[in-house]
Amino acid sequence: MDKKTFYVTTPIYYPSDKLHIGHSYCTVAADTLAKYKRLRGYDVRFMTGSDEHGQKIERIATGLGITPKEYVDKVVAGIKDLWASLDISYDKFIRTTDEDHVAAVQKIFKTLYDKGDIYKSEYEGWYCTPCESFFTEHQLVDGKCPDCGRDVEKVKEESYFFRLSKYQDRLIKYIEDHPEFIQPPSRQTEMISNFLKPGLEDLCVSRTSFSWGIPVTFDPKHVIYVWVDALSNYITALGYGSDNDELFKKYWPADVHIVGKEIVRFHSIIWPAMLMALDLPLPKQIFGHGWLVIDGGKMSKSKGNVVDPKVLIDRYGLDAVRYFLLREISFGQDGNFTNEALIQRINSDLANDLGNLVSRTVGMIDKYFGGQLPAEHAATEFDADLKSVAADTIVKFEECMDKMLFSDALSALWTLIRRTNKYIDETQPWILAKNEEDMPKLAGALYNVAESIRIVSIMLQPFMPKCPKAIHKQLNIEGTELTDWDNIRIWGLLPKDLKVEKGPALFPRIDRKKELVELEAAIKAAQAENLANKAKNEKSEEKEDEETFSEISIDDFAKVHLVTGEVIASESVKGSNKLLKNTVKVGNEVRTILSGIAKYYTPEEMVGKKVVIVENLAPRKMMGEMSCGMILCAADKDGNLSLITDDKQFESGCDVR
RNA sequence: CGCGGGAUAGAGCAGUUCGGUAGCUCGUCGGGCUCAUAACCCGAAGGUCGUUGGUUCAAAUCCAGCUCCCGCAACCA
Repeated sequence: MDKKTFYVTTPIYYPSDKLHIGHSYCTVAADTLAKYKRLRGYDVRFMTGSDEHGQKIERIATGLGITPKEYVDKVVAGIKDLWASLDISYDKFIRTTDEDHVAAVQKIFKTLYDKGDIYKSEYEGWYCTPCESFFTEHQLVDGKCPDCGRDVEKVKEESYFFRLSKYQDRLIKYIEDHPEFIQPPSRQTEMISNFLKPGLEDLCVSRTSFSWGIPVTFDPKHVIYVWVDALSNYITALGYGSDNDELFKKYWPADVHIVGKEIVRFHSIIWPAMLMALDLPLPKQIFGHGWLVIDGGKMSKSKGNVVDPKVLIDRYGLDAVRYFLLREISFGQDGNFTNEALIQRINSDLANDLGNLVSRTVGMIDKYFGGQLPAEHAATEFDADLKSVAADTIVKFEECMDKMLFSDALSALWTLIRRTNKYIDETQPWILAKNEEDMPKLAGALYNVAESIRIVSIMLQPFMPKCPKAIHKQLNIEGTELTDWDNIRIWGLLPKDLKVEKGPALFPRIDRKKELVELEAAIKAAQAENLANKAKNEKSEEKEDEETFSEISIDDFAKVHLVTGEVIASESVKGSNKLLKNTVKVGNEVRTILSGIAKYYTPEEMVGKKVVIVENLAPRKMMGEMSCGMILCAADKDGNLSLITDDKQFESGCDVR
């Protein structure tokens, strides 16, 4: 009997920069789903990869003086390294520079062209000469280049177009007939009302303005633009368009494409239209997950607030990072990423609830029975409820996993963990241990706890690569069929004379306060390093590395209200090694200003200083404190700071002009 | 009127499809226990569910308007 197949994909990531925690989030989710399905007996194909062509890559590489291929090889090695450190179990890592992918894409392009679904026309747009970039009408900002703000000129570029508009009605019908196709449902509304109903335009699928891409075989000055190149990876990776399409026959259509919410559109409109044009079945589901946001805002390189997953894995291990990502945030919705929440999850859920449960259980079997239970067990009045909670948990867990509600699945699992902790309190093994005649009861109770832990550990396997194994080792069932999903519903499979082996703490507790400070520093250091690398790249892209300022009028200057103030108190800010919290007297008013000068001034030095402040700067929250205004400093080229002060020591509150 | 999402206890969220006692985690306070990683277990306080109006016996949930926040607008997970 052939096993049922399950094909799951992540997007293929664009290696123009290091991947951040958001990419890890998506990939960890897909990996967890893949592992779960394998555990449930499916023949799983899990694919991820990288989308390596395009102008941006070409530019970065040129700037660095290497070929695009050399550049992407390096970045891709880093990506694979990251996936290894997160134990991502992909069956295939496709690169759009792979030879077979290139050949297959060329074939697909030609097929569509021969069918008449791709035709040659002109792409009208706006060109910014200094930036060497094309923009559409929509992309322009006030009619100027969105990158540099300079004037653009109207140009026409010869291009191939895909007849996307032709498939509009079929798409709408398909999406309406298949409510499970786009998940979560809110995304479906968005696609229909935002894009399909207003009408689709034909899609430009080739470029002549850069050359780092797959050439159009019958018109080599064109390279195939991202749509056909990148989206078709989901089938070329299975051998579609090659001599051997066995995998394609076996696994297509995909069961689910897991994507970020910002690319749901491409996957639910452009990609299905392409498949329709190729007369291929559509994927069963597009799942658009939410974003990890930081302080309520999007994570982005320009904001400099990206979190490097490596830093977190190094500090807390991959189990904790994977757990946090899938537990903290409802899949499909945006969710906050904060250091506090991460540490709290590790401490309460992993160390206190789970780690401590295993530790106290094994510890008691060790202490009361020298590490091996006697075979004679007696029941307690609390057994039935524990078993019924375990049974309910398995049902709930399966339901949630099938709907990709990872957070809910884990939440259900933790109710069993907490119930098991409670069972220990109810049965009070330390009391039973005092009476010789209670030994069978004691053995029975500890056995039930161990059995519950075994069941928990089975469900944990898709989420955590390491911890379940460590538990199995302590229970002496590593690699046995007792850890199989088939045996999750059968209570009592552990040997009656269970032998345990004490192990190290699964998740050591973290000193929250101390760790917050250190983690913050580590993340900042990684961000600084990234920024420095980025600056290096940009410099090599021949952009000016000195800030330049355009001329302003006196009116512009008048918008900034500068006044003198006197620092009347100053203290360091808890958890920050940069900030000082200053109380500044400005005339009759007193305000709080946080300033990043702790490295250059002690709070004592600050008091009494006459400083210049920006009075009308919008208040801003930093490290949980509101800061109203800004203290001006001179900064030398190494970033050392020196306060701007009032030479004649006037009363505070004077205008500065 | 470009489109979508969000607003629920001090914090972070679930619940809204299909109206029926407002729930979870953390935090706070009180208690229990001592096997364990200062852990675990029990209890309590804390919410007019953003706002105004409507439908209804009954609205966090349905309908209409408004306010604020976030995102998207042709490849940032």
